[in-house]
Amino acid sequence: MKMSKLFVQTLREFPSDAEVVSHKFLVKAGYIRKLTSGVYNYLPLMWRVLKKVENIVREEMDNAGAQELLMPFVQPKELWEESGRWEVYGRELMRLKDRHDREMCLGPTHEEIITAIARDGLKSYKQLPVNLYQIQSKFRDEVRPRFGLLRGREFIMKDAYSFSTSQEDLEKEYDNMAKAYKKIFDRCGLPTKMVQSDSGAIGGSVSHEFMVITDTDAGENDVFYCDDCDYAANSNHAISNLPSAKIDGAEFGLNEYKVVDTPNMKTIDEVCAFLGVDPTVLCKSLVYIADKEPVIALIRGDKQVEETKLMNAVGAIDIRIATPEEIEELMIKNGFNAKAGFIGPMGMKDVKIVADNTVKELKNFVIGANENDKHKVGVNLDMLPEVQFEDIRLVQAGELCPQCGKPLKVTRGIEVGNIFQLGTKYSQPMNAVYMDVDGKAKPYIMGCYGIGISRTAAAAVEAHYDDWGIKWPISIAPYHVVVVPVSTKDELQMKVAQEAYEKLLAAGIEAVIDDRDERPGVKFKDADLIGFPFRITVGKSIQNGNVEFVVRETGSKEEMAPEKAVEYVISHVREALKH
RNA sequence: CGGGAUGUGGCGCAGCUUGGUAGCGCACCUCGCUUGGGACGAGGGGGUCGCACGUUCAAAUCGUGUCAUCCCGACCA
Repeated sequence: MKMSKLFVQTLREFPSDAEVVSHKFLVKAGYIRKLTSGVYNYLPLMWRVLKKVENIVREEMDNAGAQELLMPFVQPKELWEESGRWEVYGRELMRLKDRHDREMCLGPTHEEIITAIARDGLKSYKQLPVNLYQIQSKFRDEVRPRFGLLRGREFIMKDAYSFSTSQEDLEKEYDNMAKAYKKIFDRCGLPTKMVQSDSGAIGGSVSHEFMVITDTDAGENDVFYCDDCDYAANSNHAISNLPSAKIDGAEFGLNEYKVVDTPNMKTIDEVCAFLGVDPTVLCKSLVYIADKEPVIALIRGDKQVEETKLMNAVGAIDIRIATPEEIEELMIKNGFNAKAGFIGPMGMKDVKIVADNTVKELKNFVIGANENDKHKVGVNLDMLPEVQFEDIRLVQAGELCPQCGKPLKVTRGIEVGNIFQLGTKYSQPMNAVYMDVDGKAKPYIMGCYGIGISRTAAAAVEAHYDDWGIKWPISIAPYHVVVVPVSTKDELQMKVAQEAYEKLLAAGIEAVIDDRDERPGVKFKDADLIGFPFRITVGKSIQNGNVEFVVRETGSKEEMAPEKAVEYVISHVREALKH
């Protein structure tokens, strides 16, 4: 490809609306252009990258025994009503009507469609197991699209769905997919962690996410992991053992139940300082609104509530912290009249109470008195109304690994893929069944497996860049090498550059020759920004028979004969593309 | 959906307070000069100032409304 003809417009400055590095560089280097919020044009360079990611995914999925198909982007309401998700999916589902006023939606995911396909085509246990996948644009009307390609509304996704006759077979396929995913991300040059996670709106029981760990703040998930064993989990699912702590109020002299004055002490810190106790003997009461119903969450004073866990504990699909007004309203409903900061569980009858397991251990603890400027001390569990014990605690770094007991660490991660064991969540309500050996109709045991293609490409930028631009891994770079004649007016330079370029092409290397009549600085800046893994510069030293061979990743520069530079590129690229 | 901000050629911005008919840098076109890290000079093209209504002799500028975009919080590949 001639640089003069390549459809790319590099910018001198970052776009003003970009925050994270992948967004900034992909726009500045001319890979993408925003069309509207969360929707991007993939320009030729980007499309080459995306096709490479797709092809890696396709090869590994095919190797793993899955079969590719393509489902429609527009889907009818009826199927979504069968699964029950038309009602629960929410505003993220982009709904529209056709000319006959029939309701449709843009596909945010394809469980409904694939399940309908399966029940038409997979009638017998003899046909199972099967894994079907597609690579396609998805649309989710995100409340807040951001971070460029990392959280678009329209994005490219690989989604796979497996159909099995037993949990054992499902688990086998689940492991098979986990292995394929590892290979895929390795081939894309992305170090990932496979972490346990909540299964969220898609549903099901077991699920894992593949996280790219980067030092940029583009990661939207906290991942807790252990250096000493393989434990790793999303914060919405992580568990830990706690180091020992003072959890008996008697250690602070609170061995007797009484109501004490705590004037204006509303926060945990204020109360602890005033009473002279550690927060570990407090029992915090937090009020949440779960699907419009108030819920009181109890947790030890030094710990935080993990909202996803709480949401799952009460079986809600939406949860938020209550406002002070809502809290006071709840107290009035239960016969109390106090400010929000003094709410406590004692005497609460007309509300659901979920207590974290940390509360189970507490003795002679402190709670709000449901009375202004007062707390109760020396409280024990038998004095509280009936509560539901659950793990609703947000893990903190330094707590102990549930597998090996070593301290856990935390890091940010970008979720590029996930795998779910769905079970019969879709096959059951949609009556998607096969005939088993015993002649009985049974619902498929399903799994689903997603990879964000466009997100993976953006995550690669987050993981590989420097001040000057992108440093693509060779496997997904739009081109492998750029040949730069310093002066296009110099006949010798042009001749050598042209020859090198043609040899590279002949060897199957994806090469660009920068034939623009620009000053060298411009060409070098563009080369670094766009992120060609290799550069061959043909300049003055060609008079001594040398060109410069530059490796983008390391920045190393070396003078050598043109033939040798060409050989280097060919061998490096071939080596990198082996798998 | 709550909170904050911004809309002026392709990109980045100034002008708005104090209304007078739009400007700068980059990019683009032409010519000259230059060629190892975003040169320089001369000339040129491109914007009904997000949109609508209003105030006014006159609106990018003032008022009202509306739309869009971005940032901070709850969802997700």
